[in-house]
Amino acid sequence: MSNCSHCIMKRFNALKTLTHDELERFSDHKTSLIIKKGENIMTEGNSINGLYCIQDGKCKLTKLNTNGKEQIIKFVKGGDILGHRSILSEEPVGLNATALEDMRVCFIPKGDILESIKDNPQFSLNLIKNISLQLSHANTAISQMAQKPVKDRLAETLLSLEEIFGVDNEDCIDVILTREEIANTIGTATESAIRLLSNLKKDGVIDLLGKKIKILNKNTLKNISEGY
Amino acid sequence: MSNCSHCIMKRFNALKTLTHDELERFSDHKTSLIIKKGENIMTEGNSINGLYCIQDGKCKLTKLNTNGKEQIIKFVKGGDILGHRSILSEEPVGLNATALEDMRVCFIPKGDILESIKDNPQFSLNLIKNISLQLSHANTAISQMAQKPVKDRLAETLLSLEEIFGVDNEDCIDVILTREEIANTIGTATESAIRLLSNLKKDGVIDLLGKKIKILNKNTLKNISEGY
DNA sequence: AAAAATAAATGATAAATGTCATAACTAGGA
DNA sequence: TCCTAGTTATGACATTTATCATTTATTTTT
Repeated sequence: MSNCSHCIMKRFNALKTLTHDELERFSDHKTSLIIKKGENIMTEGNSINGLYCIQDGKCKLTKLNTNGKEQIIKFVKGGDILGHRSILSEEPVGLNATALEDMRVCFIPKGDILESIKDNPQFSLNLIKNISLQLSHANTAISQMAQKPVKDRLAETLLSLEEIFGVDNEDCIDVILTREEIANTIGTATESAIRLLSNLKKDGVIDLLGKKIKILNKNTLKNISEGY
Repeated sequence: MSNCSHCIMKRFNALKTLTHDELERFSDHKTSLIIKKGENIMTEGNSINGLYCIQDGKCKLTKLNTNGKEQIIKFVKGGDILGHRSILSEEPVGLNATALEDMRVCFIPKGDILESIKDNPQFSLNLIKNISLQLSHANTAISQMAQKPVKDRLAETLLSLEEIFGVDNEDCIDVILTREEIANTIGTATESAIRLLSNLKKDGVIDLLGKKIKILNKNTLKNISEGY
């Protein structure tokens, strides 16, 4: 099995301040998992007894509303960690993490994490910063959901998806989402999302190649996202 | 000047795990402030070099959108603390905190807070839990803003305002908000908020006594908030 | 107390968005 | 390969929500 102290992921995520010894301890206790597309890594309301470190693959973090609709709160990819909020706050998981494609994930037991939190204040601070940043993003999202029309939110979301996932060798945003998932991200009906995507294509701002989306004019998209 | 170790606030908020000595240190360095209605305790984008402990009074936390609209993210009252997210994440303040009435506030310098974070892991954990809880609420808010109609959000907000501020001796929600502020909380136009409040009154679900709002039928309101 | 400014209320209308129906397309399994 | 189920696309229409105009009420200032 691979060794945490050699894992390139440790350079990218909140684990980067861990010492060699700490990483060795993680290695000894970690388990590697394959999560198939559509499966859940974590499920809303469940307890969790460790932290997930995403090696490879993409997933969506969602919340089921009282009206039965799914809201996508955040996208997560290789290098990100999951479950630390729940461990630190000692509360059940707040969101579903569902794989958008097959994923490789490491699970590190809670005990080892808490040990490092106690020993390594810098690690602890990194986790706090991570959660604080998420809170800051969430507040921005509340404001945008509440105040901006659907078209603006779609533009914003497309830019943000390219920011998060980058582009493939054909300059398309490097993630495959259904139209329904896009709608559940911006908070609108699937048909509305489809219609607005078609309009953006007609206006030459984006191109649609099946499920792949290519941004043709980033500036225009940015203007739309700000209401112009 | 009052002494932190005798302050009843210490029993309610995230400071409750501080030792007598720590509270004495806070006392020595703290400053007490009076914030008049309409003034800001903190301002979006500014740096902050301490933590505010609300003694008395209410304030709103807001965010200015790119389209110039104000979004109310959260309400804060006596016993709550402000500014800890910014201190911990070493980032500028993310929200404006504006007094809804005259307030009494204590300011505790950053140095003393960081000292306690280093010495007192339980205090540190309490702050993390506080931020985690805020994140959890924020995610719920995103989902509701994105998926629920204005009427449902208004019902939800009224219930939540009563939850936060309680009721006065006439059973009215114990906070004075303008219709515009209510609209900025649920994310709608002022006229829409007014209209929906009038409808709720006509249906006997609430009563409107000037700016004071009295909830007459909590169950109905709860049903509305869930889309029934 | 009167005047001025601000806030609340309401109607009329326009614009945005959701819902339903249906057709065209796509992808995965028999 | 064909077939089926799911997805995407589009039109027609209903509903929700925003905007503008105006009146009434309330608060603040003089």
